Amino acid sequence: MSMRSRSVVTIADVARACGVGTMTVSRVINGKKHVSEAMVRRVEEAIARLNYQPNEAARTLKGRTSRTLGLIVPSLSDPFFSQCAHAVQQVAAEQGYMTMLFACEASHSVEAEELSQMRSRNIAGILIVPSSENSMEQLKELRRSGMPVVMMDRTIAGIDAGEVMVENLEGSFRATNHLIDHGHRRILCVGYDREYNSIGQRMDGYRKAMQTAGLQPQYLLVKRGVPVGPRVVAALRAVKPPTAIFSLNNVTSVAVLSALKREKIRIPEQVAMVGFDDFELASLLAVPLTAVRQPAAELGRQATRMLIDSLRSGSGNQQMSARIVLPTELILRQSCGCEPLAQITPLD
Amino acid sequence: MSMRSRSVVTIADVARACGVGTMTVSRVINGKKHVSEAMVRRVEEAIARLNYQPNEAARTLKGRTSRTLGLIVPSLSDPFFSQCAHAVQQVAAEQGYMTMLFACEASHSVEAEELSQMRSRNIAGILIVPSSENSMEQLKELRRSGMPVVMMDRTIAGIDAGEVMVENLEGSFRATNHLIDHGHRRILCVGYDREYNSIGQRMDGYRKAMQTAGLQPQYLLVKRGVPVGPRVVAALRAVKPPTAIFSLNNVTSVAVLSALKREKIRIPEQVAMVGFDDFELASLLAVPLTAVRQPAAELGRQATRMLIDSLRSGSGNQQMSARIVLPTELILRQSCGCEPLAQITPLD
DNA sequence: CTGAAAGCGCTTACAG
DNA sequence: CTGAAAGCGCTTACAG
Repeated sequence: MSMRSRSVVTIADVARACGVGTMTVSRVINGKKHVSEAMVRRVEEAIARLNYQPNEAARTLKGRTSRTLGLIVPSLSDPFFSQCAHAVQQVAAEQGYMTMLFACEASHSVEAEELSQMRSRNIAGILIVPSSENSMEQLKELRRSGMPVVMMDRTIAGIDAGEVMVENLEGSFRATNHLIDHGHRRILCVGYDREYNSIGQRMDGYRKAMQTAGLQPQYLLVKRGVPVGPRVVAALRAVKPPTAIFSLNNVTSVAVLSALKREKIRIPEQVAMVGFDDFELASLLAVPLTAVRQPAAELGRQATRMLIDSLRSGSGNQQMSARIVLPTELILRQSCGCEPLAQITPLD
Repeated sequence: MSMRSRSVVTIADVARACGVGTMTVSRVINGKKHVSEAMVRRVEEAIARLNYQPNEAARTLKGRTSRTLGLIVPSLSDPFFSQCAHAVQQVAAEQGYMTMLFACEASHSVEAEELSQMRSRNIAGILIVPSSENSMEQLKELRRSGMPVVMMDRTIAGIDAGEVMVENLEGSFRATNHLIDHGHRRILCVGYDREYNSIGQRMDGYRKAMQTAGLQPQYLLVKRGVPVGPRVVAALRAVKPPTAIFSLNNVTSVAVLSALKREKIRIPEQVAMVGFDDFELASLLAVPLTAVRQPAAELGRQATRMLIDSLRSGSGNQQMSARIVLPTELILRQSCGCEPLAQITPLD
């Protein structure tokens, strides 16, 4: 690796420059008391002059844990997760923590690899949007060894970790009721998978609303990777077609919207639509989408605070039973059948 | 920090379990030769049984540089950057590197802090979408101390670093020409800032096209943070209003689109539009946006490869003059005035 | 093919 | 208030 001379300045150099022991320099760096004012100034001057930067690896090696948080999200291309990640990073930075961010692509082998990387890098704590039951064992073991963990957006049962969720059931319930209020009786619930409890809760909210109204729930669920668009179109061409669609997440909403556009099926005249998960451009679409807005940034913020709190209280080995559930909000636009000017709420 | 017992298993434990020296275990881990097959098996079995994970901090401390790449982007909420970041992470992971991802929020103080964090964490190399001239000094110093650096999307002069850019000038030239071909003579170039060379190149492409056609360039540039929407609307209400708009990036495009919608100004009838930077929902908008597509993922991929190459060749202390420029593509939709069915190209 | 020793840069008790 | 010594977990020469 050639003769890298990077970060040549060590604590010993600073100590030498001041004619003191390394201990004294260390104390100054770490803001410890028991150092005379004059000495503090002398050392700080030398640190500045030599442009000394403590070597984090060495600190970590002693302290056993670095001031770094690990964050695992399924993907960075989903704006929901990127907003969330963004918030995590901000709060962490404010509190003096760095964030190592990983996208696992919803693959459990990638997720597993990342978790093991985190362990070997002495991460202080983990924030995760869990993607796979398969990583559960690893997460459990991490918890057992005292690593604080907070799950966000969705959770996996049987893991003693902090949880920050969103009111999935309530949001879906309200969204579905809104469609029912518009007079719809055959409402199709469309989504990509039921493997996460967040999605499960959304389905429950939909079902509850339908049953409360004496209506028959109807589902169109496909495996991840299978295009929903064509299936939805087919469903709309059946004998007694649904007159409205409730979509379980933004990826599905976009897919459905694309398919409807391709087939020139008009919204809300031929089929009304409400989606779970709002996004920036929802109000600029051909038909502005009525959607359940989730507080993505707030989710990240709260989760980060929870994790840092448990780090500070040193409760790594204790139970991490904290649980926060954040409210969702139904943003009315036109895809549900509301009047164009009823309420134009751009995201942001 | 209570009695954390994390990662108790060390190389010494494994060595003891096998009745060998730590050196032998180290050799097995690092895939070194000079170890007997039988020994390799014995050690690997012990590693698996004890669930041993090498401590990265200790390795780093010895090797002076960790197998971690630092990535700084202005923001994660801009899909262009998040796609880019995503690609970086994938390529890095394939090559056995982790990525530390930071969003600097286009603030040079944040950027500076992140750069200094990277140094103290023995990052192997840096990938950066530079946000501020102010961090230039720091970047230069990092280079001087042998840290490989690759700038992507935009570059700052005077820094000896690898560069991966996009054909900004060519893309803008083609986009502007397309509007001219539609018969427009008064085309307004709208954007948020000219502080980056990428934006400068786009403006140059626009100007070149205008001048070549014997037309007068017209600019509407506002400082970051100042809303462009109202200004554009005002410009459209002037005496000889522009009949077309060329927007310099996606943030601006969305802002303009919102303003036009709010004012019920029809596209492309009242004003045509082409934007630099394509995005997923561009084809589902009320008026599908004609846009210059940049290869975001490819940008990240190439930059990462360039960085890792220079890491491998140990050329940290040498010149890093590699430079790659990737092509852009004009995606025709309807906002420019093309026929609805001319070419419907959804992103992805 | 295998191992004992030294040291990476820092901090943690322990003395003065 | 200040410092010398030991050690965190690993790898790098150097021997055998």
